Amino acid sequence: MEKPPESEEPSQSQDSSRDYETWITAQDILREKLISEDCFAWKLPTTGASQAQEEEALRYVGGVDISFSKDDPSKACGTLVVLDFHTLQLVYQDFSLVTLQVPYVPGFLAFREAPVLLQLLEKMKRSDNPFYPQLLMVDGNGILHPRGFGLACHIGVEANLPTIGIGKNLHHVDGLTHSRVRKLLGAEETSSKDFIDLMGCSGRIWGVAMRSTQGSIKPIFISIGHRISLPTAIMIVQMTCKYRVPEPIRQADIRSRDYIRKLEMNTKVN
DNA sequence: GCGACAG
DNA sequence: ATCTTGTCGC
Repeated sequence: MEKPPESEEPSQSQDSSRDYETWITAQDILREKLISEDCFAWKLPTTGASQAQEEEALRYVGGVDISFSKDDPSKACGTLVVLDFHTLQLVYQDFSLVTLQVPYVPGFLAFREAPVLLQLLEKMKRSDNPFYPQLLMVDGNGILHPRGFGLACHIGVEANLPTIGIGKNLHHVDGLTHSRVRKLLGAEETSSKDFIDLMGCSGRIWGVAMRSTQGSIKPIFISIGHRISLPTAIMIVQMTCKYRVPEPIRQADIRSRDYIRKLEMNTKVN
């Protein structure tokens, strides 16, 4: 007697699954270009005491983030900041207001957020800006992702930049759960290490969970994006952490929020 | 079968 | 992501 309500709109789920497969294919193709080792011309200023090298030192570290309007959730502000690696002072910032049509779907964050952020990078590069980042930190995961290709990888490959993924929450992949991480992290509590490998059920290392500040209970999740190794990524994150979240991400986050908040302030007056 | 799931 | 105040502590 009763008909399943699904029979009313069968095309809806069909279309959705087709979109996802298109996205999966795109991720699979881009992933072939992924480089998981150190591949850059610069070197860390603190590495060794070498002076008269031909190589340049790492100086400009970028950070990207997106904030959203509380009024209209589709209105977003993409933000790119660049900090001096040594002083952690801001040397560049730019914002881009957009209306996002693509929804947020776990595992496909890049298709929603990457376009705006890539555009900000492209604008900087086109104008030969001297502060163009040598390394980019991304608010979102790198290979810590269902198909090993999160937002940080996506941006890294498309912009051909070394990138590091910074997650503030754990994306459950390969059996990695909140309780499992808590267990691993707790085991290291007495140890001197402030981070632990995120080893999934398969044995693969997806990144690390790190308590970036002493006394912080909630860890951040670091995974490589592109053209960088995990040990190097960890080192750089540690060197840029004044607070829980590394400074380039934190500045992008703060300034992005600030920008959209002030904008809504003016829009109310008119 | 149900729930979990970066921002 | 966003909705939200105070509050405990260095």
